[in-house]
Amino acid sequence: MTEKKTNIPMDPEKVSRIMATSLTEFAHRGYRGAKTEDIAQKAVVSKGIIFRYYKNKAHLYMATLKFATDRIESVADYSVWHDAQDLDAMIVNATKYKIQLQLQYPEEFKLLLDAYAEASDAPSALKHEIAEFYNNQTSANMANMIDPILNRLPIRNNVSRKTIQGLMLGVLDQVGAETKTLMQKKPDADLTDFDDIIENVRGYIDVLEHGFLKKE
Amino acid sequence: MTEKKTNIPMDPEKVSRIMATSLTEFAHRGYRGAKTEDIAQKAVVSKGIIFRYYKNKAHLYMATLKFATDRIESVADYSVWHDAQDLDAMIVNATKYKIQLQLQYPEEFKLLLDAYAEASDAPSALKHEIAEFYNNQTSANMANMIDPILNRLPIRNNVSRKTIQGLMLGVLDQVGAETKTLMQKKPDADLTDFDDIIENVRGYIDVLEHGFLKKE
Amino acid sequence: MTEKKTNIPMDPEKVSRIMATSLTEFAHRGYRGAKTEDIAQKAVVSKGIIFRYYKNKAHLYMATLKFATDRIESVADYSVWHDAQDLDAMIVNATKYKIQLQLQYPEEFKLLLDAYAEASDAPSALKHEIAEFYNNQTSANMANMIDPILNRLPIRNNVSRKTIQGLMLGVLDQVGAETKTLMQKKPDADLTDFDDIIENVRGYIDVLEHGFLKKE
Amino acid sequence: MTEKKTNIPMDPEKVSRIMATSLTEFAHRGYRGAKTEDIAQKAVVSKGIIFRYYKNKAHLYMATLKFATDRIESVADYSVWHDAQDLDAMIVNATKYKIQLQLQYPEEFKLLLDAYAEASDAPSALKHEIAEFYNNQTSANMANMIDPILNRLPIRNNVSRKTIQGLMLGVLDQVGAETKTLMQKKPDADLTDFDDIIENVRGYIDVLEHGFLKKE
DNA sequence: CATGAATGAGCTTTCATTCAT
DNA sequence: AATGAATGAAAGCTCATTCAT
Repeated sequence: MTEKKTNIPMDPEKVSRIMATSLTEFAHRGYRGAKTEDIAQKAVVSKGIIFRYYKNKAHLYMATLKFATDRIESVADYSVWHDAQDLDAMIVNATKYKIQLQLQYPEEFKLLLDAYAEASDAPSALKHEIAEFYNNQTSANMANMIDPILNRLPIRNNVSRKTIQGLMLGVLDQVGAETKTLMQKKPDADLTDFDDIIENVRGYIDVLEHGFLKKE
Repeated sequence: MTEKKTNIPMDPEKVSRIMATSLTEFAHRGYRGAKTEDIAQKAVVSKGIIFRYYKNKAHLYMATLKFATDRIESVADYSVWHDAQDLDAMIVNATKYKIQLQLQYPEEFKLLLDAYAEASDAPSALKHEIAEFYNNQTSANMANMIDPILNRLPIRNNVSRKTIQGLMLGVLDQVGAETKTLMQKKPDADLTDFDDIIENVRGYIDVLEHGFLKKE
Repeated sequence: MTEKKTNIPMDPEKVSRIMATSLTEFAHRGYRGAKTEDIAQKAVVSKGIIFRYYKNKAHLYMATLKFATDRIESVADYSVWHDAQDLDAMIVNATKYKIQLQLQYPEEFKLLLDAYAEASDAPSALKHEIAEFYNNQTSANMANMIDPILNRLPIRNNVSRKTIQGLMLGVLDQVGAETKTLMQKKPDADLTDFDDIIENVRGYIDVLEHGFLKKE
Repeated sequence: MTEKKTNIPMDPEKVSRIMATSLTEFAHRGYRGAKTEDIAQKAVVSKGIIFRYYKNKAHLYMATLKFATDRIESVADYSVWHDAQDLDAMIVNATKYKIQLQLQYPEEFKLLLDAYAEASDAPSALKHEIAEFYNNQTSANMANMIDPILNRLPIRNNVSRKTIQGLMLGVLDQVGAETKTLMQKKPDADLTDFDDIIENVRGYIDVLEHGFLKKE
C-alpha cells in the first residue's frame, strides 16, 4: 500500500496552471470527457509533464479533487456561524456565505458534486476527501453550527434538536437550489442579484422560529 | 433544426430491451463510460440495430433520458397530493411516495440527476426534457400541489404562499437527502426501513404548521 | 487462469497475412522493435483487427511464436533419421534436411532463437513451446534418433552412447554455424551452394566412425 | 562517413560505471528494453552526461558492445592453447577456460550473442566488432590454435586439417551448449559443478583421436 | 560543464460508427 | 432489414533527446 515516493520536483507555477485547467475541464466534461491533451494545451505545459507529475489520468483527477476541496476549505469561514447572535442573523449570514462560495467556486462545486457519481469504482483514499466535502453539508455538521444558538433559545416542548437541524438543512438545500436556478438564468450574476433569495430565507426563518420557539 | 424523421420501423421488444439496458448502463457508468457494445450485448440485439434505431450514441442517450422521465411520469400519482385533507397527511403521503419512487426507480433517478452534469455540452433538445424533470421538484410545481390545501387553512399574516412552498420543497429535499444516505448504508432497504425518515417528516411539519398557521 | 474464450471469429486469410507479417517483423526487429501499425499495414489489415484478434501485442507475439513452431513442426520429417541405413547416410540426410529447414524457414528460426532471450519476463504457457523447440536439438532427442542405428553397429569398448550423441550434436551445431556463415555471405543461396558443407560433414563422420567403431 | 571526433573529455570513473551498468541492462533487457533513465540512475550519473559522452542510445549500445568484447579479449589467455603438449590436455584446458569465461562474463556473452540479432538494422561499424567476436569461435581462429599441436601428431591419410578443426569447433560448441544448460539449471554454479562436462569432453577427444590418428 | 526537468513524436489500445454480407 | 466484423480517429502513456539553469 505504501506508494513509492518518487519525489518528482514540481514547478509550482505549472502545478497551479495544471490544477486550474484540470478543475475546469473535469468540472465541465467529466472524468472521461476531459482530455489530457487539452488540459496540457490549455495549461500551457507539455503532455509529458502531466504524466511526470501525476503518473496517470486517474491520479490527476484525484489531485484535482484534492485541490478543489482544499480551495474551498481554505476560505471556509465558520465564524459566520459561530458569531451570529440569533437564528435570523446566522442563517442570513450562512446563506450569503454559501451563495458567495457557490459563485466564487462554481467549478469546484460542480466537480465535487459530480465526483460522487464518477468516483464509484475509484480509489478509497479519495472517497474520504469527497465524503468530507459532503459531510460539511450534513446533519452532524449542522448540529455543531447551530447548537450554540439553540442553547440560548426557548425551544417549544416536543420539538427535538434533530428536527430543527433537519429543517435548517432543508432551508439550506432550498437556498442551494434557488441559487443554482438563478445562476443558470443569469450566469454572470453577482451578490446583489441574490437579494431575493435572501429575502426568501428571512421568510423561512420567520416561519421556523414561530414553529419551534415557545410562545411567551 | 428540423430532424429528418426517417420513420424507421422498430421492433417494440427490442426497443424495450435496449432502453432498459441503456438505462442501467448509462446510470451506472455515465455517458462516456457506457459502451455501445455492452449495451447491445446485454440487450441481446445487434450493435447495428442500435445505430439504425437511434442514429448514434448521443441520440441513444437522449432517448434513454426520455424513457426514464416517461417512466417516472407514468407512475407519478398526483392524487397523493390532491386527496390529502391536511398538510400532515399530504406531506407524509408525498414522502412515502417519493421514497417509493426513489426505491423503485433508482436508476432513472441516478440517470437524470447525472444528466444535468453530463449534458452540459450536449444538445439543446434534451435540455428541455431534463429541465422538465427538475422543474417537477420546483416551486412552480409545488404551488399547484399544495395550494388547494393551503386554501383551506388559516395562514398567519405576513407569511406568503411562496415562503410555504419554499419550505415544503426544503423539507422534500431534506427527505431526498436522508433517503439517499439511508440507501447508501443499506442498499437493499425496503419501505419499512424508512419509517424513521417519515417520523422526522412529521416533526418537520409540526414545526412548520406551528410556524405559519394562525394561533386561534 | 482459465482465459475467457471470447471466441472472436477470424478470417483465415487475414490471420494468415497477419501471422506471416508478424513473423517477419518480430524476427527482424524483435518484440519491442516491431510496430503494430507496421504489421497491420504490411498485412493489409486495420490496426483494430489485430487487437480484436489477439487482444494485445504480447498475445500477438505469442501467437506468432506458436505459428512459427507449428510451421517447423509441420514439415519436420523424422524419417530422414529413422530410415537411414548407416551413420553416414543418416547424418548427410539430416544435414541436408537441417540446411533446408534453415533456408526455408530462416525467420522462424530467428524468431525462436531470439524468443529465448526476449521471453525472459513473459508468460509460462509459451515457455513450454519455446523449450520444446530447443529440446529438439538436444541430447535427449538425439538419442531417439541415432540409437536404432548405433544398435546395429559394433561400438568400441569404453565409448559410451552419451559420448557419441554429444559428438553428433557437436557436428550438427557445427553444420548450423557453417550454414549461418554461408547464408550471411550469400543471402540467396540454394541447396547446391551447401555442397561444401555436406562434404565437410562426410569428413566429420568418417573421423567419428573411425573413432568409435571396433577395428575388425 | 567521417565521424566528427569532438573529443569530449570523459571522467574515467563515470565511463566505467556507465559501461558496467549498460552492459547489465542491455544484456538483460535488450536494446529497446533498456531505458537510458535506468542506466543513468544505476550508474549514478546524470542522463545528460550519457548523451554528452555517447551522443545517443545507439552509440551507447555500440560502446557497450565494444566494452564487452574488449573485456573478454583482455582476459583471453591463448597460452591455454599453445602450451598444451597433447590434444587431450589442450581441449580440457580450453574447455575449462571457456566455461570459466562464460561463468565470469555471462552478461558479456549474452549481450554479444543477442547483438547479432539486435544489430540487424543498425550501424555497420559495429558489425565488424560483433563479427570479430563470432570469428573467434570459428574455423580460421581455431586453425591457429590447434595447428601447432596437430603438426606434432601423425594424422591418418584422407583426414584434412579442416575436418579436424571443424570437429574441434563442434566439440566446443557442444561444450558451450552443455554449459548453458547446466547454468540454467544451477544459476550459481562454480567450476567444480562442471566436472561432468569436462569428463564428457575427454570422451569426445578420445573418440576423435582414435578417428584421425594413424594406427601404429 | 553537468544536470535533470521538460518536451513531444511515436506507440499501444479503445470504441463509435460503417457497410459487406 | 439485420448483423457483427472491420475500420481508423482519437486517447492515454512512454521515453529518447534537448536545453535552461
